[in-house]
Formats: sequence, structure tokens, C-alpha cells
Amino acid sequence: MENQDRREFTFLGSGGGGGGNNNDFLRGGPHNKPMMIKEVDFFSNSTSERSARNNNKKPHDHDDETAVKDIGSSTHQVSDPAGVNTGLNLHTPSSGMLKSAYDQEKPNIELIKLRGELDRLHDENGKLRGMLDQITKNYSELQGQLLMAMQKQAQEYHQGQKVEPNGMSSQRISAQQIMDTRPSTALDVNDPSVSDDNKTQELSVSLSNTMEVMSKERDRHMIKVPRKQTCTEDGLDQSSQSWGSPKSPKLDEAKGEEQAPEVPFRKARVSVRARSDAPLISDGCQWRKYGQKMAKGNPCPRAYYRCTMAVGCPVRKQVQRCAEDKTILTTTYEGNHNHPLPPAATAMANTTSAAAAMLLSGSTTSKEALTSSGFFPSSMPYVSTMATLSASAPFPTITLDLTQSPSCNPMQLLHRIPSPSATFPLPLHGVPPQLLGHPMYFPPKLPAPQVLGQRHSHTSMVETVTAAIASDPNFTTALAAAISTIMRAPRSNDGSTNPTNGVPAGLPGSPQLPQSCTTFSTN
DNA sequence: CGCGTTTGACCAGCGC
DNA sequence: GCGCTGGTCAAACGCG
Repeated sequence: MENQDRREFTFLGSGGGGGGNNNDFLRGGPHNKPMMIKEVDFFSNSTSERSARNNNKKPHDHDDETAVKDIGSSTHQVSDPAGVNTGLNLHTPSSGMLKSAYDQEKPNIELIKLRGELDRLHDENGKLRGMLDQITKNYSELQGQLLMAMQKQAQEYHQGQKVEPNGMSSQRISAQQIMDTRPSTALDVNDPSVSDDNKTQELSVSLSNTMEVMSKERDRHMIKVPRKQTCTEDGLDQSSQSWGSPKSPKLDEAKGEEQAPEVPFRKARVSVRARSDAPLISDGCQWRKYGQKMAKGNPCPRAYYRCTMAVGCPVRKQVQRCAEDKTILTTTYEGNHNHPLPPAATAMANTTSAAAAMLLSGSTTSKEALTSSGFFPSSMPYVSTMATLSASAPFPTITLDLTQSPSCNPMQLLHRIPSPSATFPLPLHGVPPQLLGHPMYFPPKLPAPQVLGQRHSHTSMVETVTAAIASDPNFTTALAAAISTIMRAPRSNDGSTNPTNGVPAGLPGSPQLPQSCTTFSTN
């Protein structure tokens, strides 16, 4: 209660003392009344100001009373030096008609004055809104230009690479869908009545497509060989190669007969390190263990899981405990889901996908860009960019290390293991900020320091990762852009953008398209 | 009986 | 060419 009073008092003080903060008037709600009172008090002495503040607990009562009292005091104090109560006497029936009429006129003048001030502030508010709209508009235009430039660059690049049209066309579409925050007609045709969850998944699809495109572009440069990949299955299972094992007979069959012996096609992996006593982390997806191996240098076996939420889902994951600290569970995801994800899995997929995309977006220039000084700004102290070359991992691996104390940094380690020949002139420079901002669905609160070291619900882990990513200044910027984009997104019929349930209306994507395999949580 | 796990075998890439 | 390693398969097994 006291805090509340103090807060209100502060508000009153700031509004009146400075002649009135315009923003205060924009706040609306119950604070407007005290603000107006303060404006009245501004014309009176400090005694009445204090009086008004003290009476603040009964705003409706003291509102008119204070105004009348202040006017009375300002009018009659000279003629009645003793009359602090002079104004109060105006309410008595003994007052004359002229005096009463005069005193009734006075508040009207003040009211008019206040209304004029209010109108002026409304005008200013309107101007500010106009400026905001203009800025938003400019941003939108710039974003569109960026999209155009990126698409053009991608097109030129792909033409130069002479890639088969099927796959790349779909990827271009994906990229376009990514950048286009408007509703995707092509992707929503499968289900006209797209639920909120589906919308969420659509967004994650877009994000995953971003990774898909980037990964494929990167991999093309890695292997220096045009992919024989056929995206015939209406582009759905184009990610079936994503686990990067052409060795897999089944996957080869799925990809068709053109699976000639070639260099392994790998794509980015997202690895999440977290402390968990549970042998397996549940991330909203259904997994089936298909193998276990003893990895070199680690006494703990590595388990291989395959997503079983849909037939033929190419997503795999590896789970292995850290050799140094067996409480640390490392889960590595690879591949893209070809089915809708449950909300829990979608949320995490979006979050980690954003992290992956954010890092992958930095692989657009050169290997040098991977160094801490090159790619990651100094404002990201938690980003460890030790470019660990790993022969066993000829693909970038984004590791979200959630095992460090979040008091220092929730995402202590966020490094990527680049390809040995990591020169990735990706056509997709950067990631659309509206997609990077997707994980804003979660409360931006940072996890408690002790949370990470214990078993906790997957929700909190999702929040942890989300908070970790959101703590990135760049990500925050992107998040802000995403919010603005969502705000500008076509509203639903009821006029709401539906931001509360975390599903920005009008964002592209389709649950039918492969999704980024980046889901995670602990049991 | 169906489903998931276990586990040995197999295959391919890579380094020497 | 050989061995090592990672990744996958599939039969055996267990469980509800």
C-alpha cells in the first residue's frame, strides 16, 4: 500500500513540477485525474499542492473540492488573509448569488484552460504517433528493400552455382516467406482454419527454412559440389538429408535414385548443454532410440534418437553426457521436422532456431568473421567464439550452453564449430529480425541462478534459453523489430494481432514444411 | 501383440 | 590398405 502511494506521489510530483510531462497524459487510466489535479495545483500555492497530494487517496472527492478550494484561495486570500477556509465557505448556503456565480465561473475557466492543455497534448500525442508511424513505415520499406536485395543476391548466386531449380525455387520461396511477414497464402492453403498453434509452427517453419537455406548454401560451398538433392516431395522432405548421412539407405531411398556417392551433406546442428539428472530430455517431441555408441574420449555412451512424431521425419538427435561433468547433458539436434510440432516443442525450436540462425547469419563473410572480434560484438560477452575446428563435425554446431551460472550469463557459451573450410557467402545475409524475435512469446525473465543446475520443467528451460537469447542486445533489437512487424502485421478479423498467445498473426509458414530441429527441454 | 529399447554388426569417411 | 570412428540397421529382448 505504501509503495502504491509513493508511486502515485512520484507521479504527481513529476507531472506538476516540470510543468507537466506530456507522456503522463498519454498514460490514461486513473492517473489522469491526479494529473489534472496537479495541473490545477500548479496555479496555486504549495499549501494547496500538498493538500491535494494528501487528499490523493480520495481522488473523486478531492478533485472538485481541490479545484474549488484553490480557486477560492487564489481569489480571496488577499481580502481574507486568515481565510484558508475561505474557499470552503463558498459552499455554504449563506454565500451570495453573485459570489457563487463568480466562483462557479472560475472553475469553468480553469476547466477550459485544462481542456485546452489537454487538447494540445493530444495534438502532440497525435504528432508523436504520426512520427512513430512514419518510422515504422520507413522501417518496413527498408526491410522490403533488404529483402529484395537479398533475394536478388541469392538469385544471382544460385544462377551462378547452377543449382537445380526445384530445390532452390522452394528455398527462395522459403526465404521470401521468411522475410514477408504477411500471411502466406501458399502455405496456409493446407489448412484454412489455422489454429494458433499452427501459426506458431508456421513461424518456426519460416525460421527453420531460414536455417535450411543458409545451411544448404553453406554446405554447397563446403562440398563444392552442387547438390543432387531432389526436393520432389513437394519440398517437404527436403530436409531428409539434413542429418547429413547419405549413408543411410532409407534416407537415400527417400531422396531418390540420384543419391550418387558424394561428400556428406551436413547442415547446422544445434546443441544444447544443460544440467539434468534425467537420462533423457523431453522437448515436446517423440523420439525413438535407434542406436547407442561409445564415443571416443567419453565414457558415457552416446544415444541416437529419431523423431517418431511423423513417419519419415528426418530429425535426429544425439544425447550424451559430458565426460567432465556427468550432470551435463548435451543434446544435439539436426534436421528439420516435416510435421507440425506441439507448442512446447515449437517454442523451443523457435528459440534455438533463432540462436542458430543468428549465428549462422554471421557466417556470411569469411572464416575470420567467426572470431570474437569479427562477428560477435563486444556487447556479447557471453558469446564464446572459439572457433574449434572439428574434423568429426564438418558442419557448424551451435551450442547453447545453459550450464553456466546465469547470474553471470545465461548463455555463457554460444559458440559455433565452423567447417574447416568455412567460407559461406550466403545469399541470406542475416536473419529476418521478425523471426529472430519470435521467441518473445516467453516472459523475458532471466532464470534463477539455481534453476539451471536442477531438474525443472521444460517450460522453465525454454524460458531459460529464451532469456539467454533475448539477453543478446542484437537479439533484443531484432525482437523489437519483430514486435513492430507483428504490430504492423495484418490483423485478424477482430482486429487483434493476437500477440498474447505468442502467435503473431499473419506470419508465414506451414506445418507441412520442414521445421528446424531445435527443440529442447529437460524433464 | 505392439511398441520401444538394447546391442552387436555393418557401412562409410577419414587419417596414417 | 588398414584401422579407427561415427552413424545406422535390425534382430533380440523387455515391458505394458
